[in-house]
Amino acid sequence: MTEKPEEEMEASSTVAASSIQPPFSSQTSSVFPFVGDLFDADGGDTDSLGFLELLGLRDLHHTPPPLLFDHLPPAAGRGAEPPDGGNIPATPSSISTSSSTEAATAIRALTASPAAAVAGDEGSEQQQKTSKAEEEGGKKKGQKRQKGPRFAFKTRSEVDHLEDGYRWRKYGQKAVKNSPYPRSYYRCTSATCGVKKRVERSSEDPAVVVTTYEGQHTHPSPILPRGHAHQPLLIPPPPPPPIGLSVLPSMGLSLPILGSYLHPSPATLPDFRPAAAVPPPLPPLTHNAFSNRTAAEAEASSRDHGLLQDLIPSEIRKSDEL
DNA sequence: CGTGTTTGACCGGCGC
DNA sequence: GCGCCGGTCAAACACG
Repeated sequence: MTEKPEEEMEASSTVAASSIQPPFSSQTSSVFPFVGDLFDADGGDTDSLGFLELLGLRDLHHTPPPLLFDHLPPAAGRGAEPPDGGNIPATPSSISTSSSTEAATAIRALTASPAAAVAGDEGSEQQQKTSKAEEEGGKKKGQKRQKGPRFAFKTRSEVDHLEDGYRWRKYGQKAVKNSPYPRSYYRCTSATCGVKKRVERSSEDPAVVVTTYEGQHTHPSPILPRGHAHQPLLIPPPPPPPIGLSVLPSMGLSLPILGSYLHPSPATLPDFRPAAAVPPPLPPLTHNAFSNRTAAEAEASSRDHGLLQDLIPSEIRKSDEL
C-alpha cells in the first residue's frame, strides 16, 4: 500500500513486462522474459525485442515470442502492479528440482524512476540511513526514498529464495499486508556491495515468487553458494553491461549473470536511464540449460559470448552467431 | 569459529 | 498528531 505510489511509478515507467518464451523447451522454462517495453525506451528499433535485444539475442526476437506472462495469472502479484518483491530466481538447483516443469517464470522488470536511478547508487546498503540524509540534503519529503535501479520479476518456484550466483544474507522478514506470505529481505554478503533483494510469494498465486532486486553488484564475480560450488555456474567476468544499450544477455543467463548486470560499475551509470538503463534480472536459469553443456564447453564459449551461452542452447547460439 | 537465519524492536515515511 | 506499515537493525540462535 504505502509502496503503491512507488510501484505505480515504476509500473508506469516500465510497462508490463513482456515475457519471451524461452528458446528452450518448456523444461527450461525458467528463462525469463524480459520486458520489452522497458528496454524499448532505449532505442526505437526495439520492436518487440526488448530485453532480448539488449542481450544480443535479436535474432531470436525476430519472431515475436509468446509472453510468459501470459501464463501468469494477471492478478499474480497484484497484476499490473509491480509487486514489491522481485527476486531473481537463480537457483538452478532449486529450479531444476522443484520446478523443472513449472519453472515458467515471468519477469517483470521494474526500474526506478529516472530520478531514482540517478540517485540510486550502490549505497543502497544504507539506503535507509542515507535516505534520510538524502532527503534532507536534496530530496523533499514528498519524495519517497528512491533507491537504485530496481527490477522485479516473478518466478514460479517452490523455493522462495532462488540462487542467482551471489551470496545473500537474510536480514529481515516481515509480514506483508494483504498477503499471507511474509516478505524476506536479503542483502548481498559482499561488504562492498549494497545490492538488496526482496522475496515474497504472490498472494494470488503461491506458486509465484516475486523477487525484487535493488541496486547493482559492485563485485564482478558472484559468489557461488556453498552448497552449489560444484554446480557448473559459469560466471565470467561481468561484461560491462552497457546500460541503456543493447547488449544484455537475455534469457539464458544464469542468475550469476544477472548479478553482473546488476552490477554495472557505477562508472558506467552516469546517465542512467530508468527503464532502459537497467537490465532486468535474469531469469533463473534452469539447470537443464547447463546440463546440456559441459562446464568446459561453456567456459570456452563464455569467452566469446560471456554469459549468454549458458542460457542459450547451442542451437540458438548458432543462429545467434549466424 | 565463521556464516547465515530467526525474530522482536526500532525507525521513518505516509495517509488520515 | 496519530497510527499503520514497510524496511532495517541487531542479538540470539543454528548449522557446517
